[in-house]
Amino acid sequence: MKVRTRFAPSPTGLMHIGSVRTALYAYLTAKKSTGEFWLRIEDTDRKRLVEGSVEDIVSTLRWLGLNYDQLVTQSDRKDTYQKYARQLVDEGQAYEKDGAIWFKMDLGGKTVVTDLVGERVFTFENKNQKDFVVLKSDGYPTYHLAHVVDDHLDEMSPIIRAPEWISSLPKHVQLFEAFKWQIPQYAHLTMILGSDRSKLSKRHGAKGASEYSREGFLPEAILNYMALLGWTPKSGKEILSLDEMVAEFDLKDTHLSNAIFDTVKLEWMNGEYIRQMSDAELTKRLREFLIGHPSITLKIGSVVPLIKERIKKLTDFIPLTYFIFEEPEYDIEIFKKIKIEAQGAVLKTIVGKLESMEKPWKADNFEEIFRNLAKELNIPVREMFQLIRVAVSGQLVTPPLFETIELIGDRNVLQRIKFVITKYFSVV
RNA sequence: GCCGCCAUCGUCUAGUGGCCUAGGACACAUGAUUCUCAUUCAUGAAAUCACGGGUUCAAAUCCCGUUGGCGGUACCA
Repeated sequence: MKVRTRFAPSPTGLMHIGSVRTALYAYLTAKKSTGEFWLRIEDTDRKRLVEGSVEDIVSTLRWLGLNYDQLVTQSDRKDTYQKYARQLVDEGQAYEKDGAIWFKMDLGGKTVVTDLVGERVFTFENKNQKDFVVLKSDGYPTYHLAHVVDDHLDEMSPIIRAPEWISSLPKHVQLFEAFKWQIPQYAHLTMILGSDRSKLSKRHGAKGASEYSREGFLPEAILNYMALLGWTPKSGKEILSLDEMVAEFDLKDTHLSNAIFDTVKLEWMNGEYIRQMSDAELTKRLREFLIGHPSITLKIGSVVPLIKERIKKLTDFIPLTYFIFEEPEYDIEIFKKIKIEAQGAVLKTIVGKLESMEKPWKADNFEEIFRNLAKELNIPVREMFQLIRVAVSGQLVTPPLFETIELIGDRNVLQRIKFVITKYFSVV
């Protein structure tokens, strides 16, 4: 049987981070059996439309690499839904009331549907059902009619969707039967919850998927993390590419219980991807990411190897390295944390050593020189290095000192240390 | 309320009757490496498998009930 799946968001705001998983599972299911993956815009609720939503959904899917084979929009098919609603009325399976068309539910017997997720079986007593609207008085279909008509016409199966649709199953089954259409296979996913176990929302720090992009998360990491929130590959691998997921994915192995979204683990995974990336690739990503940022120059490439193991998100790059590109701010209090007496005099000695070094400076030479100097002055090596670090960067934490000094260059380094001496230690 | 689903370390999970005195990952703690931070490595703490009954020689695994959580109950999706 041909497999074709779709991701069907309604354009009522930014694409939610939780939807990434729904889209991903639909994509994986399709690609695993060399089927098609479509994007369908469910814009039948005209009142809730939010401008720019479609663009956000489209660009987010592109960013993630979840490429769809076809894009359809429900409002384009208004006539089709009306035709089928009409047909139901003509056949006596629906009726008009208050300008809307209502489907007549059969209240006898049960509805039994086997779901692809965990092969569980949903059973509903039809006596609990009631008639429902299929075509609203504004002429647009409700979700139920649109789902049945679209997924039949587009030959979608399986239907991969959020769990809130489970209780609508009797409606959908009876609609398919009313049209004498084959009922597709269904796969109802679980809910993704926030840390307090309520539905994941902005309150939990969960944002639109595109906002994660802006915060310096990598699409690979987002995809990988979301995939594991409800699915464990048979291989047990934790880090896997889209292609590897396609190879291993199976809706059968998808979980039955809700999962809590954990930003901390997402960040760990993002860092994992950053560390595994080649320097060239990371440089390229940072360049794209930092477009427009004032402190960024062509020097990024040489900084990347120094910070690769120190950042978890692309945004971390800026606070960690800004002092390389521009003059740092100094705070006299920081110097007090360094356990060296007469810091001004020591710094002066350091300047002397630096000035006598051959130019251009090479990182390799610094370590030996300053270790010896520390010994001469009877200062712990660690404190010596910290003093230089703070004098050059204004920070207690930086990328490796000597490589950083080399990057900043002799002129700037000497200028900074001299500035610190005159400003804070007044040694003339 | 009614209907439906779910229930293993804080979190993501492995586990489909014996291999489980429950394994891995994140986070956490300690130690090693180290110029800071990070990385890496080692070690540790962390789950009476929600609870109560069954079934069985044997249950985290099967059955029933309870409790809890979540979803649905719209001319929203």
